[in-house]
Amino acid sequence: MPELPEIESIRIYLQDHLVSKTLQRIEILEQNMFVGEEKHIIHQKVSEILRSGKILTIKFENNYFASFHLKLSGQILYAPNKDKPIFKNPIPRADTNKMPGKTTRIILHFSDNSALYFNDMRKFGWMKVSEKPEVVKGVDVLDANFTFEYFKKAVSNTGRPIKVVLMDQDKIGGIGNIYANDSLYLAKIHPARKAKSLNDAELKHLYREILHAIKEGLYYKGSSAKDELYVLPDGEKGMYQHHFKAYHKHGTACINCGTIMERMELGGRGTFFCPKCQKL
DNA sequence: CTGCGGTCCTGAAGGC
DNA sequence: TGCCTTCAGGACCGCA
Repeated sequence: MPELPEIESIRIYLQDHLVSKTLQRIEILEQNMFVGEEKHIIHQKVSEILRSGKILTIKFENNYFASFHLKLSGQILYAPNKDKPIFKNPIPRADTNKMPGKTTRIILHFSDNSALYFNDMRKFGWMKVSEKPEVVKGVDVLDANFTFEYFKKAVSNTGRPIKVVLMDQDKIGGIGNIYANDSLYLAKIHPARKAKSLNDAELKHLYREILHAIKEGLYYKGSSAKDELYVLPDGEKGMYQHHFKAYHKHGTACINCGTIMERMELGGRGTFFCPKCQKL
């Protein structure tokens, strides 16, 4: 899933490749995925690429913004020359290394003949044009305001399972299923523990491991596992899938103790843990 | 506040 | 071989 490390990897890539380009026109192939008015950003120059949680935003020089949410299956691809938009590898599910592909929903054409393709197999994602960037309510994990004090306050007053709370974007911005499972594994905390039952030492440990997992994900430029569609804007895959600690590890031996990892459901989502290392 | 189920959508996987 | 059903899953919404 595209989570903080995946979106941040895209942001960094676009910050290096898209800034100062002028948007020429927008081609909307899936009307339901687009909100706002094109006219606010047409002929405007890109000034900066922003991110809030899992939301990616292109800022334009006239202070209008185009925000994107990739949800489950979104991809952002960038072809420096759209006359030969050949990516290094076939793009997952787009079944081609040329764009547009059959999952391309919106295309941003730039005046230097480059193009940005917003692909989304499942059509859950969206693009919004507005005078403010879209932001998550919770504090972003990489924000300076994401302190231990904030984390403790945001998390420890609820009886919901800690894993569900970690993924609550109104509390913490950017954590999805992969990094929630891996941080809890690293912190040796069972995902079903009631959040308010965690003591100070456990909360501190978990806080550290969240930063650890997110930063490791970012170091590997995100996760592009078999069933995931995420790739960088040039079509390159992330490598964090080779470093999963718990996510999708059910049925395999725990890398710490050798016990067979298990799967359960929490909040309707697949949850992966070691029954020995992560005691209830 | 909390949880639960439905909704959006499509390809993969499983059953027969 | 091929049709049909089921499932996953981020965010949101209505309901109990």
